[in-house]
Amino acid sequence: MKLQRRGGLPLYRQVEQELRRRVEGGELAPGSRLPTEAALSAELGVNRLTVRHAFAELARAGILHARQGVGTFVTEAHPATDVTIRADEYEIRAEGATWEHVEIPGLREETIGTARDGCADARAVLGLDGPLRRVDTLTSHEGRPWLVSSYWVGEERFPDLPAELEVHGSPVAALVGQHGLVLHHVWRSFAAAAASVADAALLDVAPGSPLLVREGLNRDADGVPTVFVRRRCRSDRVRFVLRHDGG
Amino acid sequence: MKLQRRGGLPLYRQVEQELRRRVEGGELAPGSRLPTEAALSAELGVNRLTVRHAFAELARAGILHARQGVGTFVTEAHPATDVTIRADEYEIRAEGATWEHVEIPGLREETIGTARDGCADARAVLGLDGPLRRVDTLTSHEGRPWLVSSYWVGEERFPDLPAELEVHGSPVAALVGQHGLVLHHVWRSFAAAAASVADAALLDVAPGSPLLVREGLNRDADGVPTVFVRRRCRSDRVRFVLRHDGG
DNA sequence: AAGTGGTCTAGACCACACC
DNA sequence: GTGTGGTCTAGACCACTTC
Repeated sequence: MKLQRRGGLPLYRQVEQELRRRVEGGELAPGSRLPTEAALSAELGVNRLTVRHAFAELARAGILHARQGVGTFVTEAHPATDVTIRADEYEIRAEGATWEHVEIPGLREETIGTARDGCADARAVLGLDGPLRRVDTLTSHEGRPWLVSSYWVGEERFPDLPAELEVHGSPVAALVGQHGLVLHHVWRSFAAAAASVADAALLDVAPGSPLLVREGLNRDADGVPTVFVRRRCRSDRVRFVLRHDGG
Repeated sequence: MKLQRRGGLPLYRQVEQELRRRVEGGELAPGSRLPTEAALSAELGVNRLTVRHAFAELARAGILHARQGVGTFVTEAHPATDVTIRADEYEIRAEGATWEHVEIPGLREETIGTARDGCADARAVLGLDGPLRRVDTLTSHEGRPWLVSSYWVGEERFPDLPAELEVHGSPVAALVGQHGLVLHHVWRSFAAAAASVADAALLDVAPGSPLLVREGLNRDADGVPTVFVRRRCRSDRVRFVLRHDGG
């Protein structure tokens, strides 16, 4: 088959459509390897860069994923796990397999770094002038990365947090376990953003892939803003659901 | 300045960093036009395609936007409008400037098309075997596109919906106004996805840009699933906030 | 060593906006 | 017409995985 630019549709869009057709039609099964870029380039009669352009679009759409030195594969579409959220106020727990009040066996959050950091957004919502500490974590389910989180807390209030992370693993566990804090949600927000290079590497997606961004502010029992968190989530693996059926 | 590939960082990443630096440092002001691709290519000593690669990444990140025949501009970052949502059940209203119970003057939803459509997701959540009707709308605020929505309803239950859209403008307004329906939320979900070519054109973003996807199922007063909606939202213009402070 | 995807170049032509 | 971004090509070399 030779593609050519007839009307308005660019060649790389035609390649994209052709590949979507093959995937949806079952010609390319989930998990299978696609023809190499050079092979498709020859087959379709277009330049290899044109094929790559189409591949990149499909990778961002979550349909393909490339592995350097190995090949390009059709992504196997496992349905995302629903995480149910509730608006009625409740205490935040830090038990291992529980998240947003859902029991999810195999879920694990690990600290991947911490630093003094003066993010303006965090400073504003926490209402703090002093130094802030940021803790970054990676949450995975059965070894598959689900989301990365950044937590900000006032450093003057929790000066020993870095050491406590060694014991408790995650920052919320440290705050709850070490300091006996009772945390509540003040608000949670939902947005979307392109994956940074760093987040993309942690989450095993292409840089620029769409991520769900879930921010939140937590207060302690006295109503003092205590933790600001920004999560970047792989939307193909975890989905947030707000239920209204009283469940 | 001549960029060259020293260590591991690809040239287009270096160009990206350099431009981020100029934007964050105020050297390139919001709304201003960047140097042309050819000019930057010459200045940095790299190929024009390498500059384009960097531009594309920054466009997806929402930092730049290109206008064919005109130039590439630094995006002016207006803070997104917060749309507060509540989990406690309530009636869905279809008044002009109200959305998710927030009064937003200048907000307008217009129908852009309708078709018979058998989306499997919609059929599953609505629990219908018969034909479905899809209605697509564009919601804008003061002329700026905020989000596109697709609504699915059972065609057998609402056979005259296309004609009613002419009168009421939007599908929810038609269902509430013409049929006197009382709609309630069953659930709402949040995810992220890359913009399709069609959505990108409607929302005036680059194809592949990250969008917030807000799905929802609505029931009537008898508890019968009635409307399934999938919204694709520009996250730089509208943000969903779940408040827990009793507001 | 061989084969894959990742990066980069030079050059060309096209589509579009503006003058 | 001029200048901008959008598309496409041919060719080269690099980085990585696998054999």
